[in-house]
Amino acid sequence: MVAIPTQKQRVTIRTVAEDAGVSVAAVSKVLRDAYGVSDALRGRVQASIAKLGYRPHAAARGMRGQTYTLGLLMPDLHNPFFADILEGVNTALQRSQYQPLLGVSDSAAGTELALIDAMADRQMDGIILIGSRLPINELERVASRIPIVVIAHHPIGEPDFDTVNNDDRLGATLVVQHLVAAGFKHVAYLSQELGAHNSDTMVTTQREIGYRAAMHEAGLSRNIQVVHAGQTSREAQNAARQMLEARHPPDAIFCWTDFIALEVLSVARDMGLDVPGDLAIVGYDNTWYCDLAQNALTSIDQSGQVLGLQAARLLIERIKGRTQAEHYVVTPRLVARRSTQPGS
Amino acid sequence: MVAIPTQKQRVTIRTVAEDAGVSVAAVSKVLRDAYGVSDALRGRVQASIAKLGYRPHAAARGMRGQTYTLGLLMPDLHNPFFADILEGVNTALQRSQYQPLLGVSDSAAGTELALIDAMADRQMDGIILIGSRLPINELERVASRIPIVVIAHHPIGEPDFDTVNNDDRLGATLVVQHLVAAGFKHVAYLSQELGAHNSDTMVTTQREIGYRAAMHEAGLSRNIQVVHAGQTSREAQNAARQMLEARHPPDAIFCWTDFIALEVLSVARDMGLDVPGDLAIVGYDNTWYCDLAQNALTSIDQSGQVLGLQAARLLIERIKGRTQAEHYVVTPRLVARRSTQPGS
DNA sequence: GTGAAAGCGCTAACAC
DNA sequence: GTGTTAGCGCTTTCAC
Repeated sequence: MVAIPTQKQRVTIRTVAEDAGVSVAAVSKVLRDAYGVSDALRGRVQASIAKLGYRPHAAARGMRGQTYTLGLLMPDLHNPFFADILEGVNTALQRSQYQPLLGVSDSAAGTELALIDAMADRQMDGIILIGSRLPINELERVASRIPIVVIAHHPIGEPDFDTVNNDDRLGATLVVQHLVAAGFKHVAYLSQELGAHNSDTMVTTQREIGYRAAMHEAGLSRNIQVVHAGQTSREAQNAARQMLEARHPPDAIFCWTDFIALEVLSVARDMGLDVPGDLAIVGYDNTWYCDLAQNALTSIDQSGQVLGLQAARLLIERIKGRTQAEHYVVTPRLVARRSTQPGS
Repeated sequence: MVAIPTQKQRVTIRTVAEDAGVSVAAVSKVLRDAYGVSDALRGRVQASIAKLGYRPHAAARGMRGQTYTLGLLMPDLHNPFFADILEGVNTALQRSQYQPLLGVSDSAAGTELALIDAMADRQMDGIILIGSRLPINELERVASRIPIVVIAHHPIGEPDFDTVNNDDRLGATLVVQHLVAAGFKHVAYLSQELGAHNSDTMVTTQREIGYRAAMHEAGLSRNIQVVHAGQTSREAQNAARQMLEARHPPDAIFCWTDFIALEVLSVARDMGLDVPGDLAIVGYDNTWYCDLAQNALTSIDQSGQVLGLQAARLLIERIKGRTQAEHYVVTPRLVARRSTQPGS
């Protein structure tokens, strides 16, 4: 056979080993910062790696050890709150070998499971689940296969995985207290449509608990009104319209997330209502558009960046071997804007 | 050695082969719909796969053939336009074996290259690049390593990769024509800050070309004003404020993307300007919040879903072997709302 | 139409 | 401290 001028050969761990005059095992150890390599050897290997532009082949790594890839599962891409979380994750992973890769489930439990499987098939070292719709036993099952950290899903009992949350009950309490202090009495809570698996693990349920307790505390138990609506524009707007056209409409609506609040604001505009004169509106997540003058939406800041950062930190700890579950909780804070402040 | 009750063994292609009473090669062929398997054998294998709940190990596949994973690279997660594109991609991949995995570059060319490398290391079969900041020669280099399709990056010359775009010049033309017809004469264009690699490949540049031509066409050459601003809230608002506080402010601002338009709207509100009485505002992408009553933003719909769908289709064709470049172009359409219609 | 077997690039025992 | 080597689960010739 004549030697055909072969197209550039892939640089493998073997190429590096030859170039540095060491064994493949030595190179592998350097790559993983494993125990038992001299500084001299490490130096030579690193020089060769740089010289040859070697990059580890993730699939090959995945066959034996880690892929240094973390899955990040989001419910959707329309809510900018998830962008904040991603920023936090990126910050945490900055100077590590880990690379996050995103999947989007479209808020469907079926798709979510399929994506988890897909990520497990692809040998992700761990997964961060954001706002999961899965029931707790399903999550336990997943956790037994692959390390997971769950954001925005409250631990009930002692689940076998880490969780990262803001204190949703407190968040809701802050909202009610703020509204009551501003003189509003008929505060309604516009929550998410309940799936088959409604439970206390859901952030919206926690917020409802906080809302009810705070209303009670304020002596407004009789004014408690909770409405559940879907995520689409139409569903949210219909729900808002129905509430506002009722015989005794609320004078304030607390929405479980900002973009629902924007839909409510839109309906209020359409109906010729003055915000906050006729109706106060509060959101949750304090996403960027709350600040726009046309929205000026009071909202609860739960610091998505911190949530993401902590989740990434916990996940890596898990991957490195921790088995004891940890539960991190952020304290939310209310950011007041014109939508609840008649004066401004 | 005593047989320890071993923990559940992974179901591999070998397990399936044994169960079905065939060879591993046969199973592999069934998995990939490869040529040369009888229907009977295929049936038996598929039954065993279902029975055992076998799932192919992506890393192992990646070592020899495909991983059936497509990378989707986005500039950021704040602009909901990218969510539309993802929906289109998902639709196209619905009933295929391919799974999309997302990366977010934060609009930085450096991060973008790093992510492309990361995806290549992870043996993605191909990558869809959305709104890439990379110069064309860099893209060519990437394309020679791995199949790519580029969304929102115009082909100049005959690049060696597929592109999917809307007709940005036409989109800008539609905007100017619409505004002129409504009586606006001082139409300014608020564009993106130019990076080091400004070029005709960028969608904002194409829109600028269309804008200039249309203004000229309308006999308004003297009123042409182009401003470049960064993506942050502060930068966008500062730029808008400067434009509007000038001696001869524009009576209409065409923004290169919706969320910049929302910032301009916010500034207008703050300054006490009436929209559209004192100032008309137009965005691009027709994202969901254009419809909200508080925004009512006229925008250009470039149909992100179609862009995503076509990109996925083209990428799979590429992966399957096509080498001739294709360039798909969507015709944009203007969606008029209150922000440009004094009457309504 | 079907199966045996080589080998993809890496990690981790284990030997030296 | 360093090197040798056996596989990980799959795809893909190449015999049969």
